Amino acid sequence: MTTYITTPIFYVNAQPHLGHAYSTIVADTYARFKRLSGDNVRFQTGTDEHGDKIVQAAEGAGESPQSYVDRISALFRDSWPPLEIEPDNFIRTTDHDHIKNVQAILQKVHDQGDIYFSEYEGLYCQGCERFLTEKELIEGNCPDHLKPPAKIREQNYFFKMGTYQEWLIDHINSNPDFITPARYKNEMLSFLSEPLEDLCISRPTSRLTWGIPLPFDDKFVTYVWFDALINYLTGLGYPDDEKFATYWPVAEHVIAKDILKPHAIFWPTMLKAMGLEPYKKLHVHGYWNMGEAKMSKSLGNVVGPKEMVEEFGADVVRYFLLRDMSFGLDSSFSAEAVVGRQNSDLANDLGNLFSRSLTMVGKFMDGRVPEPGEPRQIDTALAGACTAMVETYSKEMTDFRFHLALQAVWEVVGKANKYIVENAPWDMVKDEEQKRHLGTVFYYLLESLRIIALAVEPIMPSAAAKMRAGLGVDNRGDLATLAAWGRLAPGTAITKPEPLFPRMEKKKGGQQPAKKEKNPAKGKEKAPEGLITFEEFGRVELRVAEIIGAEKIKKSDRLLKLTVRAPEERVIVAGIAEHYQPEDLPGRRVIIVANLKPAKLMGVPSQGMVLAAKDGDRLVLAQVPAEVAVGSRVA
RNA sequence: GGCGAUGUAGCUCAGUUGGUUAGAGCAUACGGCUCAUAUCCGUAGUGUCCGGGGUUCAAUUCCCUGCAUCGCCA
Repeated sequence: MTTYITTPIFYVNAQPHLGHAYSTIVADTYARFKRLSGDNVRFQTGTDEHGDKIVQAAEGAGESPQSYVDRISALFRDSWPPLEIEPDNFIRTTDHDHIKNVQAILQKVHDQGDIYFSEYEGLYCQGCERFLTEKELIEGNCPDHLKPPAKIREQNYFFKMGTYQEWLIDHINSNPDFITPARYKNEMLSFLSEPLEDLCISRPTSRLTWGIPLPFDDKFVTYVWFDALINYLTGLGYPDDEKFATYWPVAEHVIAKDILKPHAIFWPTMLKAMGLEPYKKLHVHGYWNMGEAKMSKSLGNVVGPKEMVEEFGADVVRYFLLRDMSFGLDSSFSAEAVVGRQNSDLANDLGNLFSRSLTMVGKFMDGRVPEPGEPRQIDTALAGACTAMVETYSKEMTDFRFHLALQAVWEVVGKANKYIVENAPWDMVKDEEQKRHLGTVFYYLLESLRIIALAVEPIMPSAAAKMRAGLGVDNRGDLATLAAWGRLAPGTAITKPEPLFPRMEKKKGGQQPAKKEKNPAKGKEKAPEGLITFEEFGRVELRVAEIIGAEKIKKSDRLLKLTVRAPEERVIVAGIAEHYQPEDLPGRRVIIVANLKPAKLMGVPSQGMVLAAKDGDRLVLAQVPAEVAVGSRVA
């Protein structure tokens, strides 16, 4: 069997974050699982480096687009090894081969008549340097520049996507696993129930030069998807390399839900137009929220892969992300949740099981794998559980239900712990009659651990390697062979390693919901009506912020749009327009609620609120002196 | 505005093709063991299964409606 698994190529206008890491860990885990299953596997990731946002970001950073994309692309590439992610190929859309082949494909599709030249009329904002959709406008204005966009005409090239609509609907219906999980398939089918518009695939060089020139018209560059999606082909050396012939028809793409439409609609129709088979499967996952809030730069709650590895280590991060998210749904990330998984699942259940088993083999079995005797019911039950687990595990891994795969493994971990208690080897040793079962007990225990290590390998490569080393086994061979019961050779020397996973303290000052109450009853007490507990108050995060900008919101008498530093920059809409003039506000230090759920007011997203006192008809901002540092907590 | 999804124990979720006591993990309390990373095993709970209405001998499960959250579309 052959497997080609990809992540999206990540857009380099921002640094890598948790979401990128998740997609890539999923793809890596799947690649490792397929390799373990004996497949010929290729795993590709990379970066998307063209377009106007890149030019803007480069300008903002004061460097050329090329040096900017080189720098950020390297950030992505370097994020993966610490997470034990090992792609076979890292593609960049600025690679020469990619550019050359994108042009060849454009030429081909153009030659056969699926690309045409046409005029487009749209709402263009000078400030944003882009077209806006009706939907984005607020009261007819650009939301960022508060000016009406100009209606302008622009000529561009279009891809006749609509030609392939019926074919695509049919393909999705006759291949139920083409888009998974099913909710996303349904979403796309519903989208396809309306006629497809053709896809604009160019930008005039008068507006954008940082892109791949169209081969048939050098006054235009390729726009976004016709450049980006094709990476999945050019990364295989399309059209001539034999890698293409080997890996293309089996391609599986991992994406987050935000780029569902390009992958589920644009990409298959593009492939069809090129005369190629569509990919095999699209695996769509949800978002990681930070606690309650969405992850966003302006909220300053973006977690980078680097910090996560430094704090928890690759194995724990990988385990947590795969175990805690139901693939396809959104999930929430918090340091507390990671520590919880690490302590209970990893340290207590698996780590301690491994540790206690090897210690006893050292103590009671002379540090060698014993010869098993005649198994009793309790022994064969454990072996049966392992075999059943491998089957469930394989199925769930294949279907991208990683949390269920891991759940199945941990059921066996639990059974093994129980097996120890039920046998109580420390008592067996003392009883001549019982003693003869001891070898069987430890053989079955060690075999279970060997099989658990095997299952855990794609998710936690380091921990699995430690377990293998301790058990004195290797992982050469495929899953079906290795998972067979009884491969562990009696007489093999066992060496107890350092603990697999350390226990972590529940951590971190500030946000921490206070450690255990001395009087536990008190913690649960509900506050009398009308009062809140200290803990409830503690959830409100008040901070000092400096107003750095203020403007009126059109059509609103009461609202001002404030830009503040807290210390990160954020926008807060405040109902103080009747009491303060915008020009009087910059420089003032006020108190804001920093962890208020973001909301839209008159179409303007607001991240927090400003405290003010209401004195009759007057409204007075709660201010603090300038010597108080911006960002200070107020309590 | 249209379409759809979700709403179950303190938390994260599973489940019920309608039928006696609605489940798992975590968290909590108590008990047991001592090989182990103060770990493991056992026991104990609590739920208007979002609100309202309907169908039915019987609804958390089906239907309608409302509310909340989220997604897609316009």
